[in-house]
Amino acid sequence: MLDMAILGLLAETPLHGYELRKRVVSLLGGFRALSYGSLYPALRRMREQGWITVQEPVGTSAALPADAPALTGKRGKVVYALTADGKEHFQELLGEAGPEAWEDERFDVRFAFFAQTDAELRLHILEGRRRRVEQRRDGLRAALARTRQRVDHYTLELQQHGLDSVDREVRWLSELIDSERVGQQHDTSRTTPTGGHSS
Amino acid sequence: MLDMAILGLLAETPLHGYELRKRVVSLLGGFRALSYGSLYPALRRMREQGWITVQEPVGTSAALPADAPALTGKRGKVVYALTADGKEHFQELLGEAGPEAWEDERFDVRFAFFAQTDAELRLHILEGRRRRVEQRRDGLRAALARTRQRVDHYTLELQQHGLDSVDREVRWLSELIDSERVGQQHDTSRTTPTGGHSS
DNA sequence: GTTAGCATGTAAGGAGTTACATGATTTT
DNA sequence: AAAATCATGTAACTCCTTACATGCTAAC
Repeated sequence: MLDMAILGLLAETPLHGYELRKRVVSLLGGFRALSYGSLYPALRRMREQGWITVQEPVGTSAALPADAPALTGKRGKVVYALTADGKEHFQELLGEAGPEAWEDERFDVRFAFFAQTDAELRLHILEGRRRRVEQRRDGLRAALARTRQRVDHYTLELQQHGLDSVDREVRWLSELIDSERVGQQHDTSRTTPTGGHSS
Repeated sequence: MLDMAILGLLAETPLHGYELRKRVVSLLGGFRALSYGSLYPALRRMREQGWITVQEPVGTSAALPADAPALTGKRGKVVYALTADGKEHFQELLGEAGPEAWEDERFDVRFAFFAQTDAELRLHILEGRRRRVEQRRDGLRAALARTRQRVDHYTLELQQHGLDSVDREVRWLSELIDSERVGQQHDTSRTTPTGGHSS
């Protein structure tokens, strides 16, 4: 999840950790908070894997050996950039078609990078996501039908609001799927429709 | 989170683990899945804390010492019930007024047991939750105003859908707050309005 | 009589958080 | 020159999941 967000953002432009964190949060609409305690270890791990590199830290003139962290002395901004391996790995992640792609935690991140995703795969993921949400909707409907009258006002209100939310999400996904299909009709190739859908 | 859900459900009626799990999931509308690997250790911990007890396991006739788990021999359903300490602890949890109460993970559970919550506290939590969601909405609006035109179709669509969702939640909360205030007008005492709000 | 679903649990590990520790830069 | 905010990182911990291991019970 976090890996994909980081790689995707660094694919646009190199960034330092602090800025990267703000962009990850903003990318997902502020729903997940993301602390430094999870960001920095992730960056370290990805550096060790060779997916990202550290560019010349601003504020230190000495050339750093790759794994000597600037523990003492003047620290500057540590700017991270994608390596060739990192780009490749990001493309691999974008190409994964497994059913995890439409689970709650992953879908938003995948969707955020849809512009770089194959058109056919986009449709596949949107349809999988819709099935997933429809399934939840049906479960919720059944639960409501079962418990209606037997539970208190607040439980009912909570379940009803939940049902309304998933209903809305299904409609949203259906609209997206329709507009994807229209996009594919007169364009059988797998490039992105860069056009500017107004409203 | 889990503790409150378990205590609240066991406060209604004793249950065995398997059934308890289904009810926790249903209570929250199936948004969180809850695995046995988190349920059973929680039950064990709560038993050690003295909040719950194990009722006569069906299928074993021998009287069990309190901490001898039926590791061998025939296992029956292990039915858990709230102790006096457990009831007290649940009441304590219900009475907590901290700002964690309106964070995402906790709010739903708290809300599910609103019928047992003090009316004043209900209002307090609903208002806190609304402030929290409004704050997110404003952040999202600002992000949208900032990035509009600069980001791709899909990112925009994701942020717009997120904004619509938080907008809906704010309206929902506002309606609940209004109806709570109406309920309090002609009832200054802090008991629950057991009446049947129709529609 | 075998499959499906009910039922209970443990061990290992994933994915994050909070709290801490430190220092640089910008604003007031 | 003090305060705010930018910036980087670690250690300990929380809360949950997956995978495993086991056995009972109803239905086909």
